[in-house]
Amino acid sequence: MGPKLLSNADQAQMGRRERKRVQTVQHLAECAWNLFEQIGYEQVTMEAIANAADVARGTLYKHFPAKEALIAYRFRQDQIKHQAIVQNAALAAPNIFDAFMRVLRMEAAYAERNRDYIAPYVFYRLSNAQENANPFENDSFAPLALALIRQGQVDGVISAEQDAQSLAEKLIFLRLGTMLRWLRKPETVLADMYTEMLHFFFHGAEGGKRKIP
Amino acid sequence: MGPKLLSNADQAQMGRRERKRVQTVQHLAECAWNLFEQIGYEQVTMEAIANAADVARGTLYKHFPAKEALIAYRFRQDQIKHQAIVQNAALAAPNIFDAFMRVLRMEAAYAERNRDYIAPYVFYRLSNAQENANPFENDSFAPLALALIRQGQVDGVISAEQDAQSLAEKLIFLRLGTMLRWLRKPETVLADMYTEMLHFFFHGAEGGKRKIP
DNA sequence: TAGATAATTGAACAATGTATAATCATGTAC
DNA sequence: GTACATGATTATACATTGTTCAATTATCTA
Repeated sequence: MGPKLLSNADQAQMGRRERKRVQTVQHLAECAWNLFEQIGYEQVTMEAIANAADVARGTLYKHFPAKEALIAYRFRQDQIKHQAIVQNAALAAPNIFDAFMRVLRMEAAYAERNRDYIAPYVFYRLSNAQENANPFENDSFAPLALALIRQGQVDGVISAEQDAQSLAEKLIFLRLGTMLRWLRKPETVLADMYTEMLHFFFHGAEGGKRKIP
Repeated sequence: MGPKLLSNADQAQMGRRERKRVQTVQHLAECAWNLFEQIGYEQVTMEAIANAADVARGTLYKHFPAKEALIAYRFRQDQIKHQAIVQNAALAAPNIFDAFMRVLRMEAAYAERNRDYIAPYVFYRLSNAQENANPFENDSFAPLALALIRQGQVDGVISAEQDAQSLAEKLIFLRLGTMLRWLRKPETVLADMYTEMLHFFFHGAEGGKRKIP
C-alpha cells in the first residue's frame, strides 16, 4: 500500500500533473539534502531550502510539512531501495534470531552513516504517532519484524500465546531505546547493542535461565 | 539529588530571593494548569499563561522554557508527593513481579486521570534525551525500577549477567511503547497492558517456555 | 551604605507553521 | 479546440514559539 519506487512505465501513466509533483518533491529533497550536508541539518532553515530550490516557502510546506519530513522522505527512499536486499538476507538466515541479526546489522550500518539525522527523524516519527496506527508503520522494519515473529511462532521459538503485532511493537520500542542510547554514547557500536537487545527480546530479563519451579 | 518538597524550615533558610523564585514558579504553574483545565492544553498559549499570571512573557520562559515544562513540573510535584506511598507498596510486595505490578498500577491510575497531558509530556521528555543521560532520569520510576531489578538479580529472578541499568532502560522503553499504544486505543486499559508488558519483560518473546535443548 | 548579583520588563528578532486570495498549469467534458 | 473544474504556485499576512538584549528593580553580601 505504501509508496513505491517509480519505473519509467509508471511515470508515463501518471499524467503531467502527477509527474511534475514527483519531480518537485525530488527536487526539494535534493536541494534540502545538499544544504544539510553543506552547513549541517540544524543550521538549515525552511526558507533557505525554499530559496535553494527556487520555490515559495508555501510550496515547500505543501510537500514537506516540516523540516524533518525531508529526512523521512530520504530515509523512506533508501528503505525502498534496500528492501529487497534486506528481505533476502533475512530469508537466507538459518533461524529467526540470525534473520533479525542480519536485518539489524544492515540497519545499524545505515544508521552509523546517517547519525546526524537519526534523532530528528525518530522524534518526528514518534510525535506523529497519534495519527498513524503505529509510529513506525511506514517503516519497512515493522512489517518485516512482524513476519519474522510470526515465522518464529510457527517454528516454536516464539510463544504463540503472545500477539505477534504486540510483540513487534515491543521490539520496535526496544529498538528505539537502543538507538537513543547509542546516540547518547558516541563510543558505542550500534550493531553490538542490537545483539544484546535481541537476546533480551527473546529471553527477557530472566535471561533464558529457568528458576526452579 | 533531585528537587524535594519544601518544608517550612527549608523555606526559612532559603532567603527571600530563592523564596520568591519558588513562589513565582508555583504561581506560574497554577495559572497555567487552571488555563489548561479551562480551555484545553493545546489551546493555551504561553502568552495567555503569562497574562494570567501577570508577568512578562520573558519571565515565564525563564522558569519554563516550553509549555510542556509546565506539565513536567506538575507531574514532578505529584511524583514527589506520592513517592513514599509507591515505594512502600513496592517494598510490601511478596516478590519483584508483584512489586512492579503495584507500582505500575498506581502509575496507570495516575495516567488515566491525566490522559490529556501524557503525550506532550512524554515527547517533551524524550526530545530532551540528548542532554540528560537517560530521557527519564528525573522520573521517579527509573531509580525505583533500577532498585527492583537489582533486587531481582539478588533473588535470582533476573539474570545477573545483564547490566541492571541496561535492563532498567529497556523496561522504560517498553513502558513508553505501552503508554503510546494505550493513548492510541481509547478502549484499552493501561493497567492490563502493563501486566502483559511485565510478563514480556521477565520472560521475553519466548514466553518462559524452554525449547528442547 | 556600596557594589555585586539575580530577576523582571519591554521590545525586537528569527523561525515555524497556517491561512488566504490571486494567478497559472493541467485535466476533463463537451 | 473551447470551457470549466481542479490542483499547484506565489506573495503576503498572521499567530506562535523561543531567544536576545538593554534598562530597571529587588535582593544579597561585605
